[in-house]
Amino acid sequence: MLELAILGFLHERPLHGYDLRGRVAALTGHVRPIADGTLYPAIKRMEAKGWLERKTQPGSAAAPRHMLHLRPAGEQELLRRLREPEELDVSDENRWFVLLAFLRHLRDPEAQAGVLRRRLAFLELPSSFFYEDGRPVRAENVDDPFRQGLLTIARATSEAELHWLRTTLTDLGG
Amino acid sequence: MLELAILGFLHERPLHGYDLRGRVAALTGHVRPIADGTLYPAIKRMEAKGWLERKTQPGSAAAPRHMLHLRPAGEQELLRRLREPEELDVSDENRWFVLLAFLRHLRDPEAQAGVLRRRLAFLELPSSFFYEDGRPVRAENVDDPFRQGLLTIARATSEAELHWLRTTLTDLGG
DNA sequence: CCGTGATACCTCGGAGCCGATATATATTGC
DNA sequence: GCAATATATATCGGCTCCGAGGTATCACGG
Repeated sequence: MLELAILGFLHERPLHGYDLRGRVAALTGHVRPIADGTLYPAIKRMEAKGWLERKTQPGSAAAPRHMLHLRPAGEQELLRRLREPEELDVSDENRWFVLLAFLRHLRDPEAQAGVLRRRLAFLELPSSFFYEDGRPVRAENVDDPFRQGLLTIARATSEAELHWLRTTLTDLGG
Repeated sequence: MLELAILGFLHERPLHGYDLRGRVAALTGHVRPIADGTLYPAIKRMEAKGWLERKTQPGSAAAPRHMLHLRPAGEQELLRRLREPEELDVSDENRWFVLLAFLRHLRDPEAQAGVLRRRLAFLELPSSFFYEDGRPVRAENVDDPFRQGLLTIARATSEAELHWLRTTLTDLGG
């Protein structure tokens, strides 16, 4: 998730780590900002894979800045991840949101529509039930008010997204 | 997250690992079911902490079942986690959903209301903006349609939950 | 002059989870 | 009779992430 965000931001312009830190936090919005112990190792990892290049700029600020540039292999990786995402999965909304935030980098509208269609397929999948007091209970028949709330919220989310997906797909000519 | 679910389920009745596996998957609904390599180590961990006790039942099924019983320390841990949750954080919806699914185990309505109030406080926090082409842009002024979609979905979710929280708090007499 | 906070980077240990792999029996369908 | 599927448990390596800690410099207010 973090790697996708880094690739996306660096596709727009070279940045240094501390700047990335703020942008990633802003991107994920309310989400807890990523820790330094997450960010800097990620940068190192991605450098080692040849996706990033570091160009040190002395002076300017308090500490020396290591400007990070996206290398061609990094751009390829970004486009690959946007095209063939493993982040469509409903299990982690944040992953999908980060993907969505950078989907425009996939210039081709048809490719973009393809991603949305695959997300749609995931969302249109079943179906929920609970185990209440040991027996499976259909969502409609759930007794507990807190679980009813859970379902209400989940449904509202899913409906909002389905609606958006369908209208956007129409706009894209999909 | 998994630990909370296990504690919650075992608070209802003793279960064996394979059963838990199915229930956790059903609980989180559409979410990718947890891997065996996640579940069984978690059980071991929780046993070691004294929260769980294993009672082997030979015979019945194909393989011998290890029935898991919640020990008093486990119940205390469950109630503690429900009362003083670290899962209110908006960053991981699943954590919050799992908490909600077991909030009824905290019998006291005032304690339940307290949890909802704290969640409310998190949701009512700011405020989102993006970095678009290098500059911070307020959510209202975001240009990219995919990011607009992201905001639409996030807002719908948050509004649905806020509405539910407020009406439920009224019901609870909070 | 000193403390605080922002800027800027880094490392280490540990937690939690995943995928792959292994093992073995019972049931169901062909 | 045999293959697939369900039941049931477990381990291993690897990955991402977090929290805590460490190192500097610079700007600003008291």
